[in-house]
Amino acid sequence: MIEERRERADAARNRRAILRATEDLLARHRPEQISMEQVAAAAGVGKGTVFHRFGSRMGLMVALMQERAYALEEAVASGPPPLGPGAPPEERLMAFLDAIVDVVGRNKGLLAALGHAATAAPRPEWKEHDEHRGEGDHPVYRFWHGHTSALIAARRPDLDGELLAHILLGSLQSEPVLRLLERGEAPRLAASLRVTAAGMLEAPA
Amino acid sequence: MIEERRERADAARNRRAILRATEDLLARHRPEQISMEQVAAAAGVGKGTVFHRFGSRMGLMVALMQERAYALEEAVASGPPPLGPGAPPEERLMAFLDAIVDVVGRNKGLLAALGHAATAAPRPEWKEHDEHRGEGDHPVYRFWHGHTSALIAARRPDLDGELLAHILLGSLQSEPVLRLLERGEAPRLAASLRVTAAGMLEAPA
DNA sequence: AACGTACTTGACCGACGGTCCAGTTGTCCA
DNA sequence: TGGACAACTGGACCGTCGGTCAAGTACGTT
Repeated sequence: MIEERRERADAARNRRAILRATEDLLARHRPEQISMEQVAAAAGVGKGTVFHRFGSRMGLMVALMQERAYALEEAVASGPPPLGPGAPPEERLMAFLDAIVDVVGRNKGLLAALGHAATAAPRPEWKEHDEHRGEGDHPVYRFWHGHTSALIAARRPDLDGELLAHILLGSLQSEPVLRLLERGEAPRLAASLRVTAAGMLEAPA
Repeated sequence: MIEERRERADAARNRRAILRATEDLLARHRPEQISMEQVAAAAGVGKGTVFHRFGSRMGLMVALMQERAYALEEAVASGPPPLGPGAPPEERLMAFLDAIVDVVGRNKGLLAALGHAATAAPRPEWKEHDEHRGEGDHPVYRFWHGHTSALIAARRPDLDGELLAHILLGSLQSEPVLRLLERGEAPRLAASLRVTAAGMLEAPA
């Protein structure tokens, strides 16, 4: 029924070029001063192409983030323990937090860009086409949150796992923490996150 | 020595009008679609006046936030326990977190606006005049973080109080949590924050 | 009343995110 | 091989926004 037409070769090439260029710029400049025109220029394509492929600034950032987080998603779903299935929940949670800190640490710029891309609604007559309303809505965050809250609930079904997961993950979006990461303090962050998570799981109510 | 010239009457009146207008708009619209021109119009002044008084969008938001958080600052510094001095650290921390959730809950829009105002560097030839580089830098956050981390350190000097405080407070800046607050779930958030904080303080390492 | 200065104003500027459509190019089928 | 169609492309263009500035206004002081 649903004809999934293959992507044209030039389109695929351009998409990769755009993604690469964005990566590059993100690595070299502050995210809020990277314009879509710059991205297009760096990728060697027209601005229209960028928007045709990714819809908006937010779309581009989300696509990039998704690419970056793919390996982790795989490892969690079907890799070896303790990240993958098989280990007890608390060990999986600790391993997962470590892994997330790693991903975030290697992509702080992108994370910041994600958060900064909430500039929507260019046309006032829009209604609900929000699509990407905020940094907490993209698929990557969804997966991270789902997994985290499931692991918490597995150990402590009496607690509000959903909210605790938001608290745990929310810290990774905060400016001061991002700045720490930029200074190479990832291990310090991972340690404190472990302490926090352990406190959640072990507290005897 | 330092002649503190009093603010002119019309200037003071205008500043209050601008602050009030911003409050108003913030209560009625999504923060990212409030422009400085709108603020000026709603306050009944010219756009130039707004910038003359507050320097930038960020400056305006910070000023407003400072006003809102002033009462809490007072209560902590010299109010009655458990918020003020006198109670044991863990009780003070719990009370403080409750109070912050309350303030944030009544100012979610402002918080979001704070986070969204990171659009800086209009002049490329700037160097370090950043002034307000991010949401984590304004005096209100500084105070919140300082107090929180001091209370943590008082109870658990062996832990990384600074970072744990960032984790605790960072959750209040995350989109999903802000959205929860918007749905009136402040008590739920307060409860989970208490659980998290308790876990930090009581974990026997 | 007169004066200096702080304050006010809105036209103006450069930049940005996003749109549009005329022109191009890959792909598929005969 | 060729032709036709849809998908893709580029960049001029649009509306808006944050912020600036120079000229005018009015407060407070003496």
